Amino acid sequence: MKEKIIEVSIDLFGKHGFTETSIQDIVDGLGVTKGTFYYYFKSKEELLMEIHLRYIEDLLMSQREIIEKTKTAEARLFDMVYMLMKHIEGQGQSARVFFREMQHLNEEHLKDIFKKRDAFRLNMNQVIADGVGSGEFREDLDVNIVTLAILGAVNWSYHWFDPKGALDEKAVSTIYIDFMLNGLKKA
Amino acid sequence: MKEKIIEVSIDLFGKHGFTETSIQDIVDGLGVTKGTFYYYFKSKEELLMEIHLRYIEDLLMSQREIIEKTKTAEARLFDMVYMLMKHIEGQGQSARVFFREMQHLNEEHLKDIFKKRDAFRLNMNQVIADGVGSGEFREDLDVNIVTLAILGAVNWSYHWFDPKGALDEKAVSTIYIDFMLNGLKKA
Amino acid sequence: MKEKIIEVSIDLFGKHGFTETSIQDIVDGLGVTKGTFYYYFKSKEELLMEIHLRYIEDLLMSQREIIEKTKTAEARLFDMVYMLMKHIEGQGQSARVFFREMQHLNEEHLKDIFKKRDAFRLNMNQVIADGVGSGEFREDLDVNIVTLAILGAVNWSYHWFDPKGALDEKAVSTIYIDFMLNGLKKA
Amino acid sequence: MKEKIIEVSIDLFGKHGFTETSIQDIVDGLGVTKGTFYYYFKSKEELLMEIHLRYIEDLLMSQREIIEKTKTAEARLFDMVYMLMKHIEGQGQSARVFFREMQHLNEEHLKDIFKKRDAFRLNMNQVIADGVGSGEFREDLDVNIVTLAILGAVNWSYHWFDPKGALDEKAVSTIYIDFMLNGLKKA
DNA sequence: TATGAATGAGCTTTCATTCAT
DNA sequence: CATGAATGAAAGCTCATTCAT
Repeated sequence: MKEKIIEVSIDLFGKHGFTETSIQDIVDGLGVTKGTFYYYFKSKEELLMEIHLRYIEDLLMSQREIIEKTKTAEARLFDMVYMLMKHIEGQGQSARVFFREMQHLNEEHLKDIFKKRDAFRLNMNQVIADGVGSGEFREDLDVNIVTLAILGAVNWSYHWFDPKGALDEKAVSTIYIDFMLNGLKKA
Repeated sequence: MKEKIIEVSIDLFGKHGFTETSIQDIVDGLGVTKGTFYYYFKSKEELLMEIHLRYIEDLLMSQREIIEKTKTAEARLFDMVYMLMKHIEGQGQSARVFFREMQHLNEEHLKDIFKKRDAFRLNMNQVIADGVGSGEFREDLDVNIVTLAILGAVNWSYHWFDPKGALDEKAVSTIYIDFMLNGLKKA
Repeated sequence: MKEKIIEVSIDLFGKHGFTETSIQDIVDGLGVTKGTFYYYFKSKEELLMEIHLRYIEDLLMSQREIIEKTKTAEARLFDMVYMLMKHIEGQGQSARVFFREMQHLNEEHLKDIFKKRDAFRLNMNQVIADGVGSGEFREDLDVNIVTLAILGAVNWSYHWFDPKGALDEKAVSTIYIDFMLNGLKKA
Repeated sequence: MKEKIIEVSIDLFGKHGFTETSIQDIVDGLGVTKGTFYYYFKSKEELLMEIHLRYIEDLLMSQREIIEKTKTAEARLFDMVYMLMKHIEGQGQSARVFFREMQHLNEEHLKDIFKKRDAFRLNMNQVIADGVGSGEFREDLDVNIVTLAILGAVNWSYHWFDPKGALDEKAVSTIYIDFMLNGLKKA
């Protein structure tokens, strides 16, 4: 039941927004009553936190796996971009909720999510710094800014990426990486 | 008074979110009463639309100016990125509201804003396509995707850019453009 | 201007109801502003009172004229019914407002209107009582109740009478009187 | 609770009018809160509709019973007039609300009520037409107009009928019928 | 586990009215 | 005469939350 509540909520939050979705909407979608909701969650905000936690922890785990499996900075970077796009493709509503509704978490929860989100970014930062160290990547670029640019480009995709569109997440990732590694300019 | 209401609202919407800000909060900040608000705006949503319109139309105008003033694709691209960053630096709360609260517009207004936002993107698209045509840019990259990547990276900045941080908007723009034009990879 | 305000108000009150019509609606219909309204009327209620007064005083005057002009009870009765129907035909919205929105007058005004409305009824009562006295009408019917029945039947017509319908106010009045004088039963 | 809300509302709507009665007034009279009201009714208008439906459906049912029980047109007519008066006597506030506040229903609901109200009228129409057919009633009177006159006279009674007055509903009905069947004129 | 009745605080919005200009 | 900005009180309604059963 808890799983079902989360599932329906992600869908509704993604489609209509956190504030626009009432507890009533959620339980109506499940054929239960509000009491049931409050048996599983202390509050609406707690449910939102659970959704956020699952999303970011899933990302962090996938990131750890990538770092274990691949070795070169380029390979790691590609895998991370691809992994992020796969999340947007396969759990688009979750991504929408994660990126868009974060502001509705309470201060404490927000701090927690920020910490994890920052950890993810710093891991990526490290990958790029390693690439600079190993001679794969240029050393005259600000690593922090570049990391933020890459993450920005990829995360922003939840705004427009359409699983049913002409290009799938693999194709988009490949173009992203090509663009980011080699640049737009003609050699 | 209308200007003052918009000003205060941008600030409050940016800080606490559209839904979290009540009309009461807005008028309290101005020392007037709710009736006054409704003398100037038909609804809260109309106010939000006005904020959105001003932001996107300002961007479109600046974009037109850039296209008139500069000629090479590279120069145009730099100016547009810099211009977007300057907006985020100088009107950070407006950017926050524009990118984050758009969902609270009604269907009709949303369509209008989408049209203008798409126009902005297509103009950028054209700049890059022109660069490809003139031989400045690579022809083996999907122009649409690259445009979206660039816009994603820049727009995302509103999440983290701090006017009081170590790097100002000019410095960030310069790194962005260097990264985007030349790529991360060592030549 | 005052006349124009009253005219427009009767129309709007009749069409949408007193409470549903705002001062704004009234002045919009005239192309002036609210200040103008309050220059001519102390309050919305005062305007309503003026409309009521004009209607009932017009009825009372017409009633007096009938009593002066005609002599037999039957003639007077016919003329009064016909006169009421003519008011409903020619000033339908006024009738609607008078019969339907009376409750929105304040206590004092209501008392005044009640007094005049009662005067009208008592005059009709007297006509019938005179008819009984002169032998024109039956003496075994309660005059008060019969008066109320006649007024009820006629006043109620504002609910359904359509000036563009098959029967005009004269035809309806004639049927009314025939029915009321001679009854429904076959002799 | 729903019943209690309806009961109190009829009383308040009858006494002060639909628009003049706030949800707060209703729930104050019951010692509950506004939330409770909206647990049972989607809107104030829905409550009004429920009141109207109950009234007219009660009338229609009573009318059907009369047609089943009695056979002559005269008996049916008397029973219907008496029944209407009994409703005004016993549920005076309901009658007041039904006849006076109908305009506050929304279009769709209004159409529904109009249909039922018209059905009631047409049934009465039929009774009179039958009386004409059977030779009980005159054939030289417009049946539609006579029906409207009778209904007008009876319905109007809600304006003045006082259960504590000198004449009870039976007495009034008897006078009404005598007047309507035999007319005012001396034979 | 689950229900459903009830709460209470807060929300957006309306509107008659005032008044300086 | 007329305007237009501003008020303030109240309205209908929503909704997260509680709790006895």
